[in-house]
This record gives sequence, structure tokens and C-alpha cells, in this order.
Amino acid sequence: MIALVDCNNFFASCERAFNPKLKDKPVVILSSNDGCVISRSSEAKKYIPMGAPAYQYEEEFNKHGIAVLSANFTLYADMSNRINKITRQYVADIETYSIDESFFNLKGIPGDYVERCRALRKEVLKSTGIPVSIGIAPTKTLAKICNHYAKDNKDTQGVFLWSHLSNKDEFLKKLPVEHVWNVGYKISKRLNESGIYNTYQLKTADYTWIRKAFSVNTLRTVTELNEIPCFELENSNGPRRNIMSSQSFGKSVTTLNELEEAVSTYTTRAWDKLMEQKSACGYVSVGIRTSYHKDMGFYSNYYTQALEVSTWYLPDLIAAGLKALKNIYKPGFNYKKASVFLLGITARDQVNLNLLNTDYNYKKYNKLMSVVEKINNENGSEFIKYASVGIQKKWRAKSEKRSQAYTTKWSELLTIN
DNA sequence: TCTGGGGTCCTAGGACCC
DNA sequence: TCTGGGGTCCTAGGACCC
Repeated sequence: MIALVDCNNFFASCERAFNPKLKDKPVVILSSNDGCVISRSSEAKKYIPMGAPAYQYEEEFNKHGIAVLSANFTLYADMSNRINKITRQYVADIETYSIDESFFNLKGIPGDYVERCRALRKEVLKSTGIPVSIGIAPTKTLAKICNHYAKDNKDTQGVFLWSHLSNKDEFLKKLPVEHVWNVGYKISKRLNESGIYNTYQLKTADYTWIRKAFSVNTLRTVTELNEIPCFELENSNGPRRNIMSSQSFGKSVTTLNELEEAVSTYTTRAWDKLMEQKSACGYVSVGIRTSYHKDMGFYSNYYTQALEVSTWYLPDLIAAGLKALKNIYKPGFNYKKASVFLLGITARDQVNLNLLNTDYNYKKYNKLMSVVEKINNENGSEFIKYASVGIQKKWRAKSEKRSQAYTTKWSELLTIN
């Protein structure tokens, strides 16, 4: 049996855990640059749709006394780790699926599954203040469905087991296909065109036809609806295969110079993650684009620059990023966003050496990078940095209503008067 | 003035091998 | 006029997730 534990309104709940004034009040959390709504407390859901652009909803915010906060990802990541730690005390086999969700295996867990999960839920709430819901089923896809059921039905006390459904087929008939995990906008549209609207129809669809008309993943989803597991629990502790750092600017950027600062900065952020998982990368890819909404003309492009040798030496990554940027930069546009991807990620002892560049000094570079990483870990990111990241950073994203780093900075600890 | 920032996996097609 | 049968690896792009 697979269980899915999912935090309710996670970002909004994190803010509430540290700010009692937000209790029972509608709360929304905004994306970076305070652009659009990415999390809502249950009270706010009545008034504000997911993804709503904040500037269009100012009136609603005021009318309903909605507390509006900028996203504080440092806080959310820390809370997520705490919840994971508690979960690990209950079960061994865990896959951290996202910042607010984990799958775990209940096989071999003694006692009643539902009681066990209720105890976990209670413990998480008591220790962190975050309410969670748990769905339990033979497959991940069904566990997702049970999780939603637990969230929507108070009488479940936050935990729901698939086999407790009295009439599963009737239940699935009322569930639109687009609510099924891994059935998104495109696939549900195509399913609808073939007359498949509800999840019971999807469950009983012809396997051969599904495989032919869609991908193997959709077949897996259908199989999982039939209680046969196809998506295994994955090892979420492994290294990332891609690393990305991307952010829109607080103001429009026109000059190459400012874009270079941003690309250098984002490359450094991505490098932080590369160092943390002790990997090397083979390619640096850079993307830039204008706003979708401006009349000034739309431009979007990216370029992937191969490194001569796979490395984790930051100056080489930045140089590659800047080279890629020069390939795609066109003057005369108002740029709104830059992205940096690190691709071709491998373990450091598995990098392919370059036949023509045999004297790449890994030893020396490794030493230098480790020192930089250590100093920044102790003193804060960008304590030591390459000059190309810039100092003024006028393009920096806005985040005007961000709460304190309650749990990760000594200077911002919660004080109680 | 203003619309996020991350990730994963799969597939088709091209380039190449013998 | 005719030009095999079998592979691998890589990349771009598309679909999905939160």
C-alpha cells in the first residue's frame, strides 16, 4: 500500500504557523516579483482563483480583508524538511515528491494503516503547525485520488483509505479525467474528444488503444486506476539531472550589461545547487525573453553552450553562460526574464575528459570551489562572488511583502512579546 | 506597471555505426 | 534501375507535475 501525505495550502499554512494573526483569516501568497497568486488559505479560495495576477485582484484583496504575502521559499523549504523528518520516524521507505508532498510505502508497517497515518498527521500538526492530508491506496495514482478525498471531506479526519470506498466505480464516474494525476490539459482534451469524460471510463478504456493514441505514461496511469502499480516509489535523494535558475526581473532590462549581471547571478545560484549535490555539468544553457504583454515586440530565445570539459568550476560556467547570452542577445527589446540551465550533469568522478585539453586542473579548481562554498555557507550566499554578478542589480525581483526567515536566520528569529 | 520557478519522463527524428 | 537490416546515442520538443 502506498500513502501520499500532502500539506494543506502549504505556503499559506507555513505563514500562519508563525503569525497567529493570520489564523482563520484569508491568506494568499504571491510568486516572485509579487506577480500572481501561488497559494491560498481555504478562506481565500472562495474569492481568488489559483494563478490570479495580483494587480487584477487588489480590490478583492481589500474587500475581503485578505492578507497578501510575498513567497518566502527559504521558510517553506525548512518547514518541508521538518515534516519529512517526522514522517521518517513513522515509515522508512519515503519518496519526497515535491516541497509539500511525499509518497511512502506502508508495507510491513504494523497495525491499522488509517490509525497509523492519523497519528502521523497529529504529530506533524503538533510539531510544525502544518495540517496535512493522507491518502492510502494500492497505487500512487489512486493514493492521489484518496488524498483529495481526505482533503475535501472533514469526516475522514484527514486520512482516507481506498478500500473504504463503498462503491468505487460510482465514485470514479463522478471524477472528471482531468482530475487524475498525470492527465493534464492536452490529454484530457483528447480523451474528451474520444468520448471519455470520467475516470471510470478511463479506467475501463482499451489498453491497446490507450497505448497507441497516447504515450506509455498514460497507459501506466490507466493501469494504476485498475489497482496495478506502475509508478514505483522513487529514490528522491538522488542527484538532480537538471539544474535551473530562472527569475523575472523587477524592471524591464534593455542592456547587455544588465543581462550579463543577471546571467552571472543565476549561474552562481545554479552552481550552489551543483556544489550541494557534488556534481559536474557539461553544458550551460541560457534563455532570455521579453514580457508577453508588451507592445514593444516579443522576443524569446535560448542557446546551449557546451563546456570544453565537464566541470563545477564556477568561472568556466559563468564564461559559458555569458558566451551563450551573446549568441542570443538582440538590442532594442525590453527583457523581462533570464534563465540558466545546467545540463549534462554527472558525478564528478565520471566526467569525460577532453582529448585536446588534458591538463584541465581539476585538483586546483576543486580546492578553490570548496573554499568558496564553505565561506558562503558560513556567511551567506554571495559573501564571496565573481564581479560579473554585479553590485547594484537594479533588475532584481521585487518581493515587498515577504515574512521573516523565522527558522533559518539568527537575526530574524521569531520574538514573542 | 503588472502573468512563478522549479522539475520529471517520453518520443520522434537525425546522425552515426557495421 | 537499383540501393539491407540491424542497431546506438543525442537532441529538441512536448507532455506532465507542484
